[in-house]
Amino acid sequence: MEWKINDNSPIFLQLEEQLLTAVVSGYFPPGSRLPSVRELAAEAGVNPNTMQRAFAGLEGRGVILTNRTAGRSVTEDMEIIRAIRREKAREEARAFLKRMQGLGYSPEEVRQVLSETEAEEEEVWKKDLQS
Amino acid sequence: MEWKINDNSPIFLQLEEQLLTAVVSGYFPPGSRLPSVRELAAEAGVNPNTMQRAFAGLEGRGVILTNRTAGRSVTEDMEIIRAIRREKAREEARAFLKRMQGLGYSPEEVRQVLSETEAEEEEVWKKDLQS
DNA sequence: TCAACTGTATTATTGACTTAATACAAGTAT
DNA sequence: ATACTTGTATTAAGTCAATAATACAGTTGA
Repeated sequence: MEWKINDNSPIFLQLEEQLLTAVVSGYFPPGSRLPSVRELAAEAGVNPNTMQRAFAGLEGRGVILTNRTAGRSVTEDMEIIRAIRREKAREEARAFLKRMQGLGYSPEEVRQVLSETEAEEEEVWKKDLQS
Repeated sequence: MEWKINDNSPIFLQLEEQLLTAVVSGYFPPGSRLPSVRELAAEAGVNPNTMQRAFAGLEGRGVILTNRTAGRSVTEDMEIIRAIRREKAREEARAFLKRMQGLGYSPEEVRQVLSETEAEEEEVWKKDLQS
């Protein structure tokens, strides 16, 4: 997968975020086996310890199952995945609205800015969805 | 003003962000004098050096004028302020759409989640706008 | 069976952010 | 005029993320 890392926040948090997104978006299908820590670390260009820490942060959510010495896999429970997808979407929406509110935007203005921006990105979006 | 600081990103970046928002939203009116670095630092509960660094990052944008030994003030040029407000809103919108796209949401689904979330936060929003 | 790979753990080192404690030159206010 | 406040700079110390280099026990595959 493609990793995007900037230095405005701890790398392990960004990895955690992107791993969860990868599962929830179906990039890593339910039940599938995940690449090893070392492999993912090499792919992302980070130290294995850092990737390891990202997984440690992902524990307890139930999305990913760890088999001590036989790698990791994505849960087959679609219910869990769907729930987290919805939860993350809500978080994003709430954070976005809060920021726009902080800038002094009314709900109507938000809708307008959003549809303008959406129009700009439209081609890319459509292409990504069908792939 | 109210400061909200978490440890997921460098404090000076968060201060920078919030200062810009405060100006752009009109909390610090155009032409008004800003509190001193020391005062703002105390208010935010951070070291003066950290607040100083936040201002350093804000230089060159033209929003804030520094008068070497007589404090800082907000520009009176509303055009600059409006431009930055728009720019920041666009950035937020673009980032939001990208994240939602990453979760596998279609533009229609995004609109739906957004209006649901908006409904939840509505009372708070209205109250804040009129104050 | 045995080499290769898995997750996991440990130790040391580097670098960035943050705090703390000052210091100084220049403008402000009483 | 003089004390106070301003932005700015410097030095030292502490914290923590990240890298690097290993190591080990258990599973997988040829």
